[in-house]
Amino acid sequence: MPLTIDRERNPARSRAAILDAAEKLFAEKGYDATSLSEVGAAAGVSRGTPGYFFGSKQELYDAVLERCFEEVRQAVRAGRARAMASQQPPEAILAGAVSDYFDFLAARPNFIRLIERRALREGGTSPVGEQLSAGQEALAAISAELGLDDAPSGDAAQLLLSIIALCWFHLIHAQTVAPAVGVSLEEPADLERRKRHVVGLVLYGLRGLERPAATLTTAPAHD
Amino acid sequence: MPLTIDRERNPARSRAAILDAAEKLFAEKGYDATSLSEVGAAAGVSRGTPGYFFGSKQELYDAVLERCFEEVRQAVRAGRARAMASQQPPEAILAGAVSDYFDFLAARPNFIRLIERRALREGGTSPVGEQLSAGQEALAAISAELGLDDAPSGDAAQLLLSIIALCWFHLIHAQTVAPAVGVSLEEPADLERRKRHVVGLVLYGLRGLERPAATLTTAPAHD
DNA sequence: AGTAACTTGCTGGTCAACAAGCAAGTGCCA
DNA sequence: TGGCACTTGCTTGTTGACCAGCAAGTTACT
Repeated sequence: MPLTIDRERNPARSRAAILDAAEKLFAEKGYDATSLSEVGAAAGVSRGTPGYFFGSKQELYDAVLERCFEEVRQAVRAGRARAMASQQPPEAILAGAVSDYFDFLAARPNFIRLIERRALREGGTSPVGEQLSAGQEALAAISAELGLDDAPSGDAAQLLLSIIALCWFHLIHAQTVAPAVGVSLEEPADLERRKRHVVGLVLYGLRGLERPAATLTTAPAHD
Repeated sequence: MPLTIDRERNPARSRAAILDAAEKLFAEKGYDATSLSEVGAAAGVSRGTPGYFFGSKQELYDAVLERCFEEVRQAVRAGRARAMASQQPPEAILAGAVSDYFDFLAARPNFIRLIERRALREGGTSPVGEQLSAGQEALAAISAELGLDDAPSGDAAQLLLSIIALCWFHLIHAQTVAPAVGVSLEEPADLERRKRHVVGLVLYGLRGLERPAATLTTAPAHD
């Protein structure tokens, strides 16, 4: 193993460093505002190295996204296995899953911002492969565990989308919408409080889905 | 009135046209990817006119945002007045308000994308004045109408944030997350179905808030 | 009324800055 | 010697800011 200090040639290391730096910069500043020079500098390589390894800026971006989605799919798979192995009642499993997902997203600001930016960059792009399989796995898990309708746009899918929305939105808008409506998210205790609210909302919503004959006095909107 | 066709000088008209074009382009493509030349072309004026009226690109962007927030505040005010005038029970009022807000956002793709992009552009920016007053008005309305705790980060604020999240998220991720979890939002009927789900979820959640002693078997997360 | 002085709305040329991509290097190791 | 892992120089294109200029009013003054 001939290596002097740290400045040896190590393509795998360089590649990973570039990927890490690009993920951070793309997430924080967006695609257009990030230059390959910046990525190189943040990765500790020269201006041209990102291009050398990934061909073009667009391909680097794609590689960053792919790696992110793969991580999510792994997490969904692990969470599902754990939920199926546990012997708790469905409600408790759902509560645990929502709580875990809430924490999972909160711990990955880069990921959220990347996906969010991607959704904004021309909404006409369909979900990428990894994203789709992660979603399908989560849908299968939730419908099987809770005995809900797993048809397209059915109860399980709607509930899953709501869970994602509730665990997601406040992370993007923590500095804007949340304080505007009087929700603070600065301290860990604030986040915990938000989490309890979200879990509670989902559980009560689930009860509503299980008893669909309940009297919901949905007044027709005036339009 | 010496004017031949339509090419007369009209600063108010030019200003508004530039603002309209900039709103559309900033919402669709983002700040960086939009050039002042494009804005000028879309507004039917020359390349230099946006800069002439607004000084700099950043100031044009600020002006666009300010106009948007003002519109929202007007809408919140009107909705609140209508809700207070109606003589329906609180649950029906809430259902109507959520339904209206759902439709309000769905009808304003520019607005949503602008706010979303703003939240991503350096999360360190606090809510702008108009945004804050709109949020405070909505909070006051919801806590008064439903008799909920209106303290900072209290029940009313949490519920309001959840309502916004639920009415908002699917519009940003209609092409990505939603199809990945099996929710279609292509047809108006799909949107209607989503709306019913959201309204139902909020109403059941409200019942949970009103009976806080309910047995919520929130299993502690395994971490 | 007429005209000269001035302001305002708007245009298009120019320029410095910077980015992406390519190609020609440079040094290291097998 | 050859190929791999980079770096550096350069080209080309784009963008925002600035500026000079012009034409359509508008005001002031005779």
